[in-house]
Formats: sequence, C-alpha cells, structure tokens
Amino acid sequence: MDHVASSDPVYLRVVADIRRQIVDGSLPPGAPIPSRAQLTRKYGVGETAARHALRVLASEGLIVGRVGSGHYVRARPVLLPLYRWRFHDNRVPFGADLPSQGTRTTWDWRAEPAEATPDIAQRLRLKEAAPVTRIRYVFRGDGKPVQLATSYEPAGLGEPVSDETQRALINRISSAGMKITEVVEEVYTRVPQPSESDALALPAGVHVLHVERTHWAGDRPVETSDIVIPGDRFRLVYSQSLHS
Amino acid sequence: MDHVASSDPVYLRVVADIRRQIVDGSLPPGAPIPSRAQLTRKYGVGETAARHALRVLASEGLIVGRVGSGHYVRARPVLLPLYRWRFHDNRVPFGADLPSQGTRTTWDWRAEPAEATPDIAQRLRLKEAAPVTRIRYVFRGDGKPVQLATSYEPAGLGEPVSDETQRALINRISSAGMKITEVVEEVYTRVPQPSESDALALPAGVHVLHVERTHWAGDRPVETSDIVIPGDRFRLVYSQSLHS
DNA sequence: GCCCTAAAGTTGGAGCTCCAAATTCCTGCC
DNA sequence: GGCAGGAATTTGGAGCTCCAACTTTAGGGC
Repeated sequence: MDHVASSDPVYLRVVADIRRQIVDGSLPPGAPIPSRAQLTRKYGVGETAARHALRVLASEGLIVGRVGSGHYVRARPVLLPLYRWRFHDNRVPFGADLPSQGTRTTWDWRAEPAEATPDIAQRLRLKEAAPVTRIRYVFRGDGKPVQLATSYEPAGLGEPVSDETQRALINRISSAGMKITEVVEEVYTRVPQPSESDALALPAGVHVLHVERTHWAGDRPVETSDIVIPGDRFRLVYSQSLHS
Repeated sequence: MDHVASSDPVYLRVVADIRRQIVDGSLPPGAPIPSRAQLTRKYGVGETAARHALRVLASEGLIVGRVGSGHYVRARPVLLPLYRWRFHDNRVPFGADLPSQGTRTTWDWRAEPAEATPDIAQRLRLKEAAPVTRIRYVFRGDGKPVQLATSYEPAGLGEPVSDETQRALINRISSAGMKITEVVEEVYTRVPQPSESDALALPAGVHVLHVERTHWAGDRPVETSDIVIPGDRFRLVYSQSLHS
C-alpha cells in the first residue's frame, strides 16, 4: 500500500514506517512518536530527514507536535472514518461540449452490486473483491449524451441520491454558474464530536471528500483528486495525479 | 487579509509576500519565482527560510518547482475559484443529544439577504458588508429542536437546497449510519478542464469545501474546518482552529 | 509527603554547507 | 548559420549546528 522504494528519499522511508504503525494500530492514538534525536538513531538518518518526516506526518494530521513535549499520534485519528469514500469515474467520450448554462439536462442512473477490482479497492481502501455498489450515469444535454460516469462506493452506504434530489442539486449548481459536471459524488464523514479526552482541540469539523477520474473529450485522461484550502489560516493542498 | 505579524517566522513573511503577488496578479500564471539564492538576497533571510517558503507555497499548489529550472506560478492557479465558499455556523444550544439513528427528523430553513460582517467576510473572502445569503435552519429530532444552524454564502450562489432535496440527502446519509449533522452546506467548485498549457498535469478534479463553526452542547465552542485526505497517494491535511 | 527549583529533553525557527540530477545558456567549433 | 559541449544555475535531498521557548522530570529542602 505504502510501498516506498529504497531509492526514494530516506525521509519518506521514515514517514511510511510511522504511518504504517499508526494506521495498523501499533501506535495507538495518543502514543508518543520517537523524538528527533531518537529517530536519527533508530533509522540511522540525519536530523534533517527525521525533522522532515515529522513535519510531513504532522501536516498530514496524523501526529501533533507539542513544543517542549514531543509528537503524539492524534487522539482521534481522522484517518479511519474517511476511508469510506466514493470513487467517481467521469467520462466525456463524445467529443461534445458540455451543456452550457441553461441547457436542459437529463440523466439516468442505475446502481448495481459489484466486486471491487484491485484498482477500485485501493482507492476506496477496501479489501479486494469487497462488495461495492457501482452506479452508472448517463448525462444528456438537450437529449444528446454528453457524459458517462461510473461511480463506485462501498456497499451499504445507502441508496444513491434519487433522481429528484440530483435534479435539484444540478439545478441549484447550474444556477450558480457552474457546470453540470460539478455534480459529483461525495461522501460525508464526520469526526465524532470533540471531547475533553482529545489530545488537542483540533479535530471536529466536516470532511467532504471526493476522488475523481476524468476522461475529457479530446484530452488525455487525467486522474486526479484534489482538495484545496486557500487562505492564510488554511493549508492549501492537492494530491498528486493518481497515475503518473 | 494575509497579515503576517513581524513577530511571525520570517519564512511566513516571504510566503505571505509571494502569495499576495500571485493572488493580486503581479505574478501571473507561469511567472518565475525568484530562486533560493535570489530570495535570500531579496528578503535578507537565510537559505533555510527561503527554501521553507518555497516548499510551503509549492505544497499550497500555488507554485511548481522544476528541478534545474526554477519555481513557477502554476499556470492555472487553483486558488481563486475556491474563494467562493460557504460558511456554516452550527449550533446545538439545547443541551439535547443529537437524534440517534432512526429518529424522525424534521427541519425548517429560511434564507434571507444579509450583509457580511467582518467575521463572515473574512471567511468567505468577501469585502466587508458584501451581500450574502443567510440561511437559518432549525433541526428537530422527534419534534424537539436539537440544532440551530446558520449558514452564510456569497449572494447569488443560487437557491438553497430545497426541503425535499435536503430530506433526501438526510435520509440517505442517516441510512448510511451517519448522523444528521453530517448534512452540511457545501460549495462545489471545479477547476476548468486541464489543457496542455498547464505547467503541470496536476490540476483538474473537484473541490468540495466546507467551513464550519460548531457549538456543541455542554462543550466549549470549537471553530474548525478541516479537510482530510488519507493514504499514501494523498496528503492528509487539516486547517487550524479558526480562533486560537 | 509536598512543593519548588533546576536540569534535561523536545519542538520549531533559522543558519550554513555539500551534492546529485536536471535545465539553461553561452561559447566555440565546423 | 547551426550544432555540440561544457559551464553556470537551480531544485531537492541530506547533513550539521545553535538557540529560544516550552514541558517534563528529578532532586533537594522543608
């Protein structure tokens, strides 16, 4: 999952190892992370690498640094609940332009049980061949199909959004001057309400995630998924392309 | 907006200055960022600070580093379209427990025009007193009001999601074993489809953002907004508490 | 047993350096 | 004029160091 080649930067080796321990539970919430000095000894790396590793993990939200004390696994790791997300495969294979604002839009969808392929399983953080729900959409602009979309989600998440709901969403969004393809699949996940047992006051809040694969007409496929938070109080981040 | 106090780390000074130039356009897409060596001279900081600043900006997605060449403003900055987000003020002032799964849930909402207070304006990245839409929600669990929510969004984003739509969403989400408060306001923003003029193949994808302020019953107010992307292909990130 | 103080440890900022790999640019040769 | 090759830059990894601010721990005195 995390495989880091030996040719990769050493700090990534450290990151991957600690992250693995956090995810698999050997480092439970609240557990202290070895200090900079200890990491240099343990992994035989320089202080720069140890530092960099800790900074990456902290920026990932997996650990928290407390000045004078140390780094700790976040008391309420925000990682796990977010493993239930949805993967959306979004295609525009017709070479057609997207329907412009005001175009009458219709669509059909059909949900069906399926098994997670290795590809999908990895993205949804499920085991291979785990039960998933595949939802196929055909979007039409003025009657002409302009977009095919296939969405995968872990089985049991519930019924897909109904036709009316989706219509309402699309109408709302297109009235906001955005395009139809902005209607995407999303998974709402909430970290439970914060309590005083939290190591830090940070968590809480709502996470809305989306992973998307887009095949644009007349363009090379781009498989990305990014989430961006701008501004000075926020970190602005994007993920890398899924495939190169 | 970006104001960085003089007591703040110097690398943040550099970050803020370059970010400002990118956002206001003096550094247009594709423009080269001064190199490490130049930054040290220009700002009178050490190489570590210059480096750190560039890394932060790169991790924010505002610039791209090309080995051997330099750092450049991303051809398609992902920052601007995302400034249209929605702020959600979420309250549970009744001391009541949230309705558990299966509880019958009803709610009312009312949208009204308003002017952005300094507080809201800052979060929505609008000018002070800019027109916004305030939407007030009352959520009821088995008839008893359990949650008040106030949502602010830039005016003109479109009508709020209708009652039926919201009902459908809530039903869907609660059937997935999540709680009612997971129904949040979201803003869909899409970066235009990538083209070959992009400095890098990265952009594309969908951003779903949410800023939330939660006042939990019997708990100190927590004002946070976080977005998390787990896994090895993703950076996992959260923002800081909005206040302290 | 308790409290206060001092020492030790830890983070995070900041400085400097060296190097490999990649890009750019310029010079000189044909 | 065109091309090739080498020099100069630049990024990104990695190493080391010093220090202020803070936390934790340990010890000594009462």
